[in-house]
Amino acid sequence: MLNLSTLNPQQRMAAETIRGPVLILAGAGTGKTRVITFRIAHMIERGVAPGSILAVTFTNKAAREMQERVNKLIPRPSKKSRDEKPERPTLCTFHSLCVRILRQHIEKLGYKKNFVIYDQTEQLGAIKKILSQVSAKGEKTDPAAILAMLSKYKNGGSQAAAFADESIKAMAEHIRTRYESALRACNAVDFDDLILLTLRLFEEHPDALEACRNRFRYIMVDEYQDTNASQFSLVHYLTKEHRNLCVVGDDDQSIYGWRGAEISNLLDMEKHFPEVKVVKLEQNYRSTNVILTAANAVIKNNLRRRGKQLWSDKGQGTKITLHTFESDEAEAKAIVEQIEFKRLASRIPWSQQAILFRTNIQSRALETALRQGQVRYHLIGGQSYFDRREIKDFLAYLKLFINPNDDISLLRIANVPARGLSDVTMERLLAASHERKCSVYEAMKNPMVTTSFLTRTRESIEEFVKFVEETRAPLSSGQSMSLKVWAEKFLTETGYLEELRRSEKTAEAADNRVRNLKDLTGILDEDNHTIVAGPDGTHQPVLTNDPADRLQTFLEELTLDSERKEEKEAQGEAVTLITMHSCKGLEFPHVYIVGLEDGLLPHSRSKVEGTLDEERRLFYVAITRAMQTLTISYCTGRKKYGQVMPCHPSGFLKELPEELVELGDEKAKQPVTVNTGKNLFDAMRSALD
DNA sequence: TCACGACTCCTTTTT
DNA sequence: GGAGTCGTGA
Repeated sequence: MLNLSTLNPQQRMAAETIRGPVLILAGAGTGKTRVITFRIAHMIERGVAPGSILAVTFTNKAAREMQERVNKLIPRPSKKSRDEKPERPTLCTFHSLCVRILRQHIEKLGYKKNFVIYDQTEQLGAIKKILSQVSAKGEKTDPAAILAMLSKYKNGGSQAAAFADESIKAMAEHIRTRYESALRACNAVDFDDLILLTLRLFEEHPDALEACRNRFRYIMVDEYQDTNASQFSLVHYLTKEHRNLCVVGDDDQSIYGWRGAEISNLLDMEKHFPEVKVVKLEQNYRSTNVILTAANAVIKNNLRRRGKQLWSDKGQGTKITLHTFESDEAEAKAIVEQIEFKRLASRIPWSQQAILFRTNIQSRALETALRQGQVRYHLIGGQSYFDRREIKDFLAYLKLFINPNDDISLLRIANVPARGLSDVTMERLLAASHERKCSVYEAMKNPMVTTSFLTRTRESIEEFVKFVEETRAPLSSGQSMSLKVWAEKFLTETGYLEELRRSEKTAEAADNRVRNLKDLTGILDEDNHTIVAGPDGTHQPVLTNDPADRLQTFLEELTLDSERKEEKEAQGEAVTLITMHSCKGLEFPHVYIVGLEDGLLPHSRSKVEGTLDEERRLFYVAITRAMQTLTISYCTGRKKYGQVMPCHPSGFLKELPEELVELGDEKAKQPVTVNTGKNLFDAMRSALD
């Protein structure tokens, strides 16, 4: 029996309001997840069919956490009745929800069922390819800028393309159709397409929409301030009729505007749902009042917001410590010393300490210092594992075997290892594929195309085609097989492993790369752990023996949930290194925020783009991660492009109430009087002005 | 056709 | 400081 009396009155109100639109304004650390999970459990207890509940989150991590917590609250369905559909609520991300829907219906939209999902690297690859054909030789356009622009167009945000460079804008528009048809030709979709195609499906095939509406009769959306225009439409399609929509969010924690998130989706909730019931959660269960007061003081400087005051009964707590260093290396070294001091003197383990920074590059100095100090750490996000060359290559091979018409994957590995298919050859094949409006692979198979090549090259092409055919044959044989054995076989036979070893300077580096690959092949045959039901109501949708199916599911999960593997390693005693963006939703007893410098924390680009308030929210998010102590620091010099550049303290520091801050350097050196500290603080403030 | 070395440009945040 | 590109020599 669910005990709702463990919730505070506001939380309880939020959990008990089941029907109609609800807006839960949940400040940082106010027990949001608890409310959502209790609400789901409460609905089920009140007789709502579990299968008709859908909760959408932004990250897979959040979805998993919620899944676990819901599972603890509701009784597991008995295993004995196999025929009976073991219905469970659906908890997943927007993107995985759409993949599930599309997996069933995408053929209606003219795609083949074995579609692949392109991640950012592959999108960039596609854009680079088009750019090289379209633009003149000397001309250089930043593919990343184009991609950002295309994504904005696609998601139709309110200020799509505002502030953008004119030439980029023009180029993006120019390339747009070509990019779309390129993906289409590869039978590939990108992240944005997953949402957009689902929308198109709903528009063009009302029966599919009807089926989803009937299935998901109670919908919750977490981190609603992060939804973009297309996600908003998706939600509205599903809830327009029954209006059982509960959104949870915090306007003060909206930090994804650059990705098209519309904070107005949350701010203007009443406009779309006039009858909405609003519940505010303001009691914080995480931090001391020093931390909360500081956070409140900072965020107060933002204008367009729903007001909110966090408070807690955790007492005042210790003051925030502020340090100044002359370089980023000195900063890193000092932070490591403090971490070790806390561990040895106060028995605070590494796992209770986290270092937060604005940009991923900042992690480098920190990592170096941590390694030197022999402190175990765990770096979250960034571009680590899945951006490694060997991993990308391997995934490209897998994608190609599933779908040989995937040009991007094919071009990536055609000559890796070298097999006589040079760039020139591939360029010509690419051109031929354009002429014939077919994929590169089809062009390679076409004798009309290949006869125009030199005999040697032609043989290389034919050999490659043969290799692809033979390797992918067992996938569609319908017989069960070990994907691990299969993958390791082709990696060895193509000479890929050998090539990988040879291309590294040291044996260690080579072993590392090979080990990375083995890690990945090692989980190819692992059962898929998804416990979430598919849109059709089937439980555990993809536990088949068909190797092609298993491979596709494997790839989908990796593309949509790249953190998953890393998370498994995350456990254990280690300091957390994380960006301010990815720390949202997490908490740590002891937090260090580094690099509070002008140009880094309000990032220099935010001035151009006019997004200072979003930078402030980012700072707010970072502060509110801390439970007990908060240490912040800035440097007067920082290495950029290999040389030290001068830098100045962030303007946000002035927004911290001075009575909550003490200067760290002083404390360490000599017994301070209130006055010396005060003087130093004054000096710092005048330096800021 | 391929491997290696010089040279350039850059660096926000991510499902 | 380093990843990716370009040009050269074998």
